[in-house]
Amino acid sequence: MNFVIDNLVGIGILARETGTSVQTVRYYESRGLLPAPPRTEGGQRRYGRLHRDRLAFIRHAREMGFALDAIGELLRLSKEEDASCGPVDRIAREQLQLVDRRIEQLCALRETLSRMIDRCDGESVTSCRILEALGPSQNLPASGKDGGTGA
Amino acid sequence: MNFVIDNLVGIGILARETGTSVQTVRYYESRGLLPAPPRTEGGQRRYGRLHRDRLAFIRHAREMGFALDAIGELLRLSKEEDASCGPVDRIAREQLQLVDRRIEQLCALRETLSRMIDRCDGESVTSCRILEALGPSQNLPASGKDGGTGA
DNA sequence: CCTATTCCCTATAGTGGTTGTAGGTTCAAG
DNA sequence: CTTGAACCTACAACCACTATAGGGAATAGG
Repeated sequence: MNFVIDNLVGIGILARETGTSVQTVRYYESRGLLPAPPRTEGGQRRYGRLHRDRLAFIRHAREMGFALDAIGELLRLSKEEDASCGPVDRIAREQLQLVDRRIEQLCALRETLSRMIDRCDGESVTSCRILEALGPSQNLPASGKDGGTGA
Repeated sequence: MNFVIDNLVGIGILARETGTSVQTVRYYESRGLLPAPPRTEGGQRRYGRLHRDRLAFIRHAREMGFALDAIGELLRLSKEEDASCGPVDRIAREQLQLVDRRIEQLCALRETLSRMIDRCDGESVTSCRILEALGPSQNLPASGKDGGTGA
């Protein structure tokens, strides 16, 4: 009864509206990112506009690749009324650097992978350039002495 | 005694030689990627050249971003003597596609993030463009019918 | 009021690829 | 024989979820 005056919704609707799964909403709550909402007498969560806004913020930030801890920090900072947004800026720039590094790594990797594939003629595994490229033969010393007793 | 005739090494040396951690070597064994090596009488693992080669293969493949399951598949395929390397090629191409998709996503993300940051003037959180961009205000439906009772 | 359906609850385990820990045993050098 | 490093197993933690089991709550229709 108490909550009908506000247009409160259940967790399923909230989740659908924000492109989240129900479990994830509860997970955010357990992580302290979303405040615990009021409950019905039966114990079910009821959410209002503020919760929706906050969850939407979290989802947007996740789409930007921010870690949950960073998002928590952003939310905290956004509530300090007179604070400068310097720290916010710093977190965002760190995230950008992270993304830049990952892109660079992936691009290098893509190059290597693509070259590997180009050289493969599709014949047999014994002559496969892909397996060859992955194999350890590149930087072995001399392999003359092999005691075959092994295994 | 049995293993001294071969130039077998302990797990620590193997790990160091291949740029792996000791735990990770054991983890690969538990995942079935590395065969269980012979042991000393005291129960310690002793590795030979074949193990080193195989582990080096795994590490190279991991550097290429292949998942452990895919690596297992590659290893399996590489042992089928007369097989064509078509499946190997397929796995590598799938990996390339995966990498391409990730690069694309990250680049798009980078754009958004970078634009966000550029617009931030470093003043106060109340006017911060970053927080604004992450906020939910962008795609609210019509806000005319909003029970404004909300806390 | 009863029932059926849908939603929701908690608690727990699993994902991928490691890393870290605790509490003990074995090895190699001196 | 003693020391210290390396090694052993088994288990928990990381991140951000996802999935499952075994129930209870809300709601629409009869």
